[in-house]
Amino acid sequence: MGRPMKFEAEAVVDKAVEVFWRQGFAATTPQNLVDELGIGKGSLYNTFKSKHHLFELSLRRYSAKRVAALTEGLEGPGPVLPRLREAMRTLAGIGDHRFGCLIVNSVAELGSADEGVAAVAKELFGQIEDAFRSAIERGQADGEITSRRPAGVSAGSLLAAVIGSSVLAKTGSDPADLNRALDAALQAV
Amino acid sequence: MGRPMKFEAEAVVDKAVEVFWRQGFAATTPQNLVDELGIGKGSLYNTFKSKHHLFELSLRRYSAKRVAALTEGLEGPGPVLPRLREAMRTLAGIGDHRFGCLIVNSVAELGSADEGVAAVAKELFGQIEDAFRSAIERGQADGEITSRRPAGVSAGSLLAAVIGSSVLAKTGSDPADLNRALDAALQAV
DNA sequence: CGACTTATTGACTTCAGGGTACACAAGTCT
DNA sequence: AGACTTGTGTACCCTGAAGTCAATAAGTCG
Repeated sequence: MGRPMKFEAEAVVDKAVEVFWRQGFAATTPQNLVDELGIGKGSLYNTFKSKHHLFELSLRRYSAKRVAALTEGLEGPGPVLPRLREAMRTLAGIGDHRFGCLIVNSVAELGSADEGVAAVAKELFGQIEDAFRSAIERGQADGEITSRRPAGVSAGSLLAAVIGSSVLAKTGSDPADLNRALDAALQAV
Repeated sequence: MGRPMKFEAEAVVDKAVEVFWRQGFAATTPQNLVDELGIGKGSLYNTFKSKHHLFELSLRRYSAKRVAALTEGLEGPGPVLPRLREAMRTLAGIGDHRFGCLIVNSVAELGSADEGVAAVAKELFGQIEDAFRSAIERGQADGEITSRRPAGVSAGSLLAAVIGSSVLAKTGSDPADLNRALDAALQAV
């Protein structure tokens, strides 16, 4: 009982993801959040405890969505290399908004000081790597991908390439160059 | 004429590099700088105009040092692949302090909002890529490296791998894994 | 309906970040 | 030496970030 909430917490977190993604953690003020989430400051702190806690929720939600989209994009029948290629481009966010990857940004901004952020980042990166690895293994089983290199090593290499490209995308690198770099990493698999 | 400065600006910027590297831009307060640089606030602002300006100076100084070390490490006679390998490990900062690369951190923290930071980052990345490319070209001329792939593409791919590894190093990834990922990128050249 | 519980609002508080001002120190020039 | 120029140190200022709180709204239960 008690008064019901006027908003859906999940939807608000989704909006918070946008804000943090665009501005980073430190540069986002409570007032920014109030304005963009459309809820009052009291509700904000009542529901989410602190700016930092909302930030962690945002990171987790972002991660969950990305992983879901990734695994969905990788599974399915047929050749796996085109799927990998497409997934990498999506993850690197090459054509997009130029905000890079929220997790990469966050780990770079706070990673060495904020244990929670580092943990979320490590988890997401691990999940991406796992998804890459199992896709590569399927490709190897089908004979589409050679087995000269262990799938785990290739997966780590692809992960690094994606993260690097995501950072480069923020500096305004030519998307065509980035795509070539990703393809180069993929060809080596 | 007038009173001479008590400190060397360059040495102070060197210390500022350390601080920003450790803490990032937003998390570094003027008081932090006063404490760690060993100069008063008046001198700080008199000499460096603003925190942001000192930050840019720090980025440029960091970049210059890194590029100098990189080109020095890559040139010289003999096989180029071991040099590239070593240079990549150094750039990624794998064993080190876990602060990653200052420029990567900065572009991730401020890149989409701060034009100056993005410019320094683009410049540094371009210089690293150039150094990689000319090293690869030398290797190709000597027959040490195949020419099946253009040197420019390989260089871009190595750059992305280095940046990605630098980010992963901040999350506490196993250095051995990162080295394997870098080697994988290098083998593809 | 009335008691009770929980959410919302937005004014208010606090405190630190980023910077300025000004008195003083340490030089140079003639 | 004295005027002048430029650094130094520090007390101070102001804005805005982060968060709290009391009054009020909106429900549920009996």
